[in-house]
Amino acid sequence: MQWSIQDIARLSGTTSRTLRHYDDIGLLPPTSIGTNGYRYYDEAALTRLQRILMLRDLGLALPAIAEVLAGQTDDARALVAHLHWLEQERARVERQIASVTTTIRKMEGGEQLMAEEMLDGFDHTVYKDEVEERWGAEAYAKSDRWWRELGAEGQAAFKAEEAAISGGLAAAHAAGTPADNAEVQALIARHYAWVRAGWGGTAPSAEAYLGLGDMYVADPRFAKHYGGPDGAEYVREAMRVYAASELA
Amino acid sequence: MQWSIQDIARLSGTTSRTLRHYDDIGLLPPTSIGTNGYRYYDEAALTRLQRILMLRDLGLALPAIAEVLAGQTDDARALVAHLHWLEQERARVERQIASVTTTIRKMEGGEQLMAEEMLDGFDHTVYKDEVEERWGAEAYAKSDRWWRELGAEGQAAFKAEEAAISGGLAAAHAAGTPADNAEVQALIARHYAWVRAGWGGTAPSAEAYLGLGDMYVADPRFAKHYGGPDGAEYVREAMRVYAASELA
DNA sequence: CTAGAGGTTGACGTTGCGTCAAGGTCAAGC
DNA sequence: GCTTGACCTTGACGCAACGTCAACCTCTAG
Repeated sequence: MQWSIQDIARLSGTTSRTLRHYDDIGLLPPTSIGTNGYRYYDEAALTRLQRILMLRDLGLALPAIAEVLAGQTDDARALVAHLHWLEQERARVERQIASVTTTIRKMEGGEQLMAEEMLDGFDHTVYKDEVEERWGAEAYAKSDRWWRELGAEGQAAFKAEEAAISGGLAAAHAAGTPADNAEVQALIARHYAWVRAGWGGTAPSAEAYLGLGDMYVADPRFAKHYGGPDGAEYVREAMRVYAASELA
Repeated sequence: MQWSIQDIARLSGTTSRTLRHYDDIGLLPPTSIGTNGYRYYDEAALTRLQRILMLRDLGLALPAIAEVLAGQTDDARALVAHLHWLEQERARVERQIASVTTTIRKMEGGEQLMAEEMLDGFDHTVYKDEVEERWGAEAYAKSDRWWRELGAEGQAAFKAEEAAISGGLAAAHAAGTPADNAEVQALIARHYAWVRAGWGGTAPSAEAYLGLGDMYVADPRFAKHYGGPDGAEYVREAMRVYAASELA
């Protein structure tokens, strides 16, 4: 069985340009090339491509992937090395966050700005009453327990994930990106996963998820967090699209 | 008061290439340009440069810095925006760390490997953390690229050279040869050349080289490699002598 | 036969400079 | 006046991993 470049691009969820690039750098030459110059790939190539994409998604650089595929480097060893690099990256980013935060704090008006734009909306105990009212005291207790067990690092990651999502949504909204845009929906997918994590792993039903969207619009604290009423409505709309297509 | 490009490069701790680049992109045009085409800068330019470098160190992109300096964007607001971006970065890195860790754990032997933390004193990735911590992730990336480009043969030669040097030093230490002995110093000269090669040809300064010696003593992995704490101290002492006489 | 979908090979853009290359300028010593 | 060496200039490539035209050929269905 042979496939054209577009075929495997679709099968593997990448683009033909990427495949051409991989051919150029010798990472994935096509199985055969027609007299017309067309690239054709077989199952073996597809398998190889899938390994490449998996490693790429883990963040490995293409030359490192090439080594692993060539058998020069052991998979596990390459990943452990990569893990070290990632940890260094995290440390670097965290150091920068610390210095930027310090700098902002030292500037007049900076503290104010920071507080307005990001810090509130984040003490999870603020939501205690709403959670209990909507989903019961038991639900809150469970969520609270889960939160404490996360540990400082897990909590930071959880907050950071939310910051990333809402930041991305705010940018999309500002850019006028439609709510059903693929990237926006990818952010919503992350948001859904984030909410589910906050629910202790229980997947929210479409109804519950939509209710959350309504709350974002209705509650000024949430609305503000998503960049005002407009932003919150935008997020709700994106959540609606997601629920309709993914949670039906 | 006017300074040449090299002068302010030194005064501000950057390079003339960077200054030319800032001129090219209009971020920092020189105060005046001589009939010979030379760039000259005054105190105002120096001040502006220092603000640029401060913001750059906080991680802001050059166009963002340009906006701040042009007064188009408020400093605090730009930093808050940058903080958002940094948090997204952290979230991204944390997600990758999570998936890489999971992947390693699912592989046979992976867990083991991770636990061992790569004790083999000769996988060059062992040096990764030290390199990144002391000289930055970029320095490591460069070194890593160089390493891969060496090819299997070059890598073997590199390892062999190190083995020869450390073997020779261990023997000298065991024999009670003083650290300032000529043969020992010849070995250190080879060691220095070896380090420089690992640096992609950049000659380490006396300070950097001495820091490396300290690291050998402080880090048990290195110490072990040089035959325990005593051996590492011996090597450091020999490096000190070398630095004093050759790198002064 | 024609339209439209899909294929090809360039080649530029992205980020912030490092690193040659080829060649002019300037101050100092002979 | 000449040489030397330090310093200056303007290009231009390199890096990571493709996205995005551009210009042009090929295949397939109606």
